[in-house]
Amino acid sequence: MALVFQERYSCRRRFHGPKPRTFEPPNLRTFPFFLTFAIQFFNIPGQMNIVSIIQQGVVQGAAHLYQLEISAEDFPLSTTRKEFEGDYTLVVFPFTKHVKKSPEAIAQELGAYLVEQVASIKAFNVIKGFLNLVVDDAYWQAFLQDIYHNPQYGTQAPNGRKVMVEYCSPNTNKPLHLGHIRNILLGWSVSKIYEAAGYDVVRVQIINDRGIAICKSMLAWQKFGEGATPESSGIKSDHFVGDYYVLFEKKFQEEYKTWQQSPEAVALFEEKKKAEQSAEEYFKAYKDQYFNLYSTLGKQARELLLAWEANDPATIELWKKMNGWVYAGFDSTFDKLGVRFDKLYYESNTYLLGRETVDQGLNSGVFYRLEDGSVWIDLEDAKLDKKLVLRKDGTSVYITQDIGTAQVRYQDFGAEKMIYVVADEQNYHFQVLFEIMKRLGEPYAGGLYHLSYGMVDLPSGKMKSREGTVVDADDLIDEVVNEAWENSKERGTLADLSPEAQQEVIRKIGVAALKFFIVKVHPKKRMIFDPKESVDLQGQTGPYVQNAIVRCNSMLNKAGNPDLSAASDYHTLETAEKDIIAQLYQFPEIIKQAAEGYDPSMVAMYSYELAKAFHRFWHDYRILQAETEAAKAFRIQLSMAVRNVLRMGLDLLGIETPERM
RNA sequence: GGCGCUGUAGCUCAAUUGGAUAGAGCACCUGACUACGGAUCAGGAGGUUUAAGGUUCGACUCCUUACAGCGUCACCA
Repeated sequence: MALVFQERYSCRRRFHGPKPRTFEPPNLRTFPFFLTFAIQFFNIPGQMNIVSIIQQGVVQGAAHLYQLEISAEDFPLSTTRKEFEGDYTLVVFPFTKHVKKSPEAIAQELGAYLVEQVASIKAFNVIKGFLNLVVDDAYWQAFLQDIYHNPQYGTQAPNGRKVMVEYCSPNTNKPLHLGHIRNILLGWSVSKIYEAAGYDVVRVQIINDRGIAICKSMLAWQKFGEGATPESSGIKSDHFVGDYYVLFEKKFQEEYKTWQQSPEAVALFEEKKKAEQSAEEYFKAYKDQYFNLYSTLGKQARELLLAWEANDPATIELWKKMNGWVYAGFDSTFDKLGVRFDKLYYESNTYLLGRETVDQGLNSGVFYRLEDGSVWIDLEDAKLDKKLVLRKDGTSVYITQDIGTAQVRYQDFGAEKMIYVVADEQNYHFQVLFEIMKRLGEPYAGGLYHLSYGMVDLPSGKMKSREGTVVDADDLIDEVVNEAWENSKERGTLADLSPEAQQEVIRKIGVAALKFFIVKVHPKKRMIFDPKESVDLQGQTGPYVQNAIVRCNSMLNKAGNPDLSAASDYHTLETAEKDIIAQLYQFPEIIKQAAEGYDPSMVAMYSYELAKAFHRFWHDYRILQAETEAAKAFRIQLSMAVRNVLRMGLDLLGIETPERM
């Protein structure tokens, strides 16, 4: 019997290897083109995208001045750094390869050409090989007019393409922990970002509801539970089941300790020990074998597993009952985090999938069979080794199931892209899986992507459940919300609200703090989660961004329903105003890049920067008491646009904003 | 050992995918606001980007070699 009793992965399934691009050449290539198109034609009605205008101008300038045929991809155009004057910067060094002039001279000539030929470019300056272009205020003015009343600004029209996101994917033997929180937040956020990019998104998870782990919890409850239920004990139901899992481990350790004193164990140690090895070390390494060979508890747990596989009614009933408790507990945590799923896949239904595909693959020569009956695939030419896909007894392994599950999902939804949000320990697994799907000729194989994320460490060191330092998801959420309470009480600004309303506000703030802290870090990087710092509501935090929105709200409420027609008479923009509009302008591009790079942290950092610019503006300028009616109307429009974009940005991170705070 | 990831201010993170003087936040100093819209704003200090080579107009970014931390290399999931 091939059963192993470690549980190294508390949640399912990270990346690297060849660069992400090599995984999906067809999609990534067409993607940016589509979005560029969309930005031009859906988002900014009435006028052309300024970047395209400049690019066209440069292409024409190169042709006119130097008889060069170039395209927009041949030269870099970036936003101007804030220490220089200008809005967009053209790096002219690439031109020196074709034009025998100094970079400065080329920049001067191109700059003069652009100012003369392109209406929206007002001025230019040249520093070394950098051509800084100043966009006319009228352009920004008109742009703001177009977007300020549109709460959907930044999102793309539906493109009819479908993407599936798998995230969370827990085991049912214990509650969710900090690692799941990062997984859930990334998965949810990426799914929202893809929706904003125009995709039809299906959210799924695969739940590991079978196997030896859940049998351990079942056995412990049978033997020691005395009929207790989550209701009778008052414990949150997934924690209730998790407690029995822990209890099983405790009883097993006791049993093991006792056994180690037995003559049988002593003899074994004396015979098999390596030089210099202590009894403690030896038995630590021997634990799994003891479980399989000698342990009474181990034997009973395996019997439960066999009974489950044989569809024994009593066992199935117990299994359903305990899993039901776990699901109820998970659901409440998902609610607290504000996430949901369109479909759940259960391993109890999928663990037999994939075998037929392997049979077909044997015929087509993708796989091969050894004399002992086991089936393999040789991926050495892809630097991935040989990998087993069926055991010699014909049963399937982890990856077989994933092969079958991918196929079933494609039948279910027909998504051209499938994103697996899984920790980076499983990079190799997904490389192998995707390579297999490619060789099987699956039509969606190019659209498979592993969104791999790094482990979350605590300041005290690596998070490990064995040492009991694992941070429970529910505890963590409560802690952050409590901290938000303390902050709010000190401030006293919510005192006139009902307790329920206060609680709702505080919950939104606390959850925002937690989410923003985690999601602002690039997924791939291992990160340190400091509970104390996360609940510090200063600095690069969710509440800071929320506060910018709340400020807009209170100001706009006060303004009532003002006549904004004077805004178009406001002609000379303050630098602070123009900077904010230029930032607003970038939003669709940020969404596009975040989707392309599967990276919510870009949206988080963008939102923070915009909020910061707005806070500064707010401090430096009057809005409702502006000098002129035109300035007032214009600034109200600006605030509305900022509020819309910040709301959307936070929404893409799964963060809600209260009306006040 | 093979394959892979990571290494940036005291700490937590950025850097428009090869562009200008490497930027933010926290913490630490200094300042603004009788609180109006106060969970706000401004300034200072803090760096040989782990090290050494290489590629070029230009390197945190690409290549090579070290060093350090981590992951993975199951007929487990």
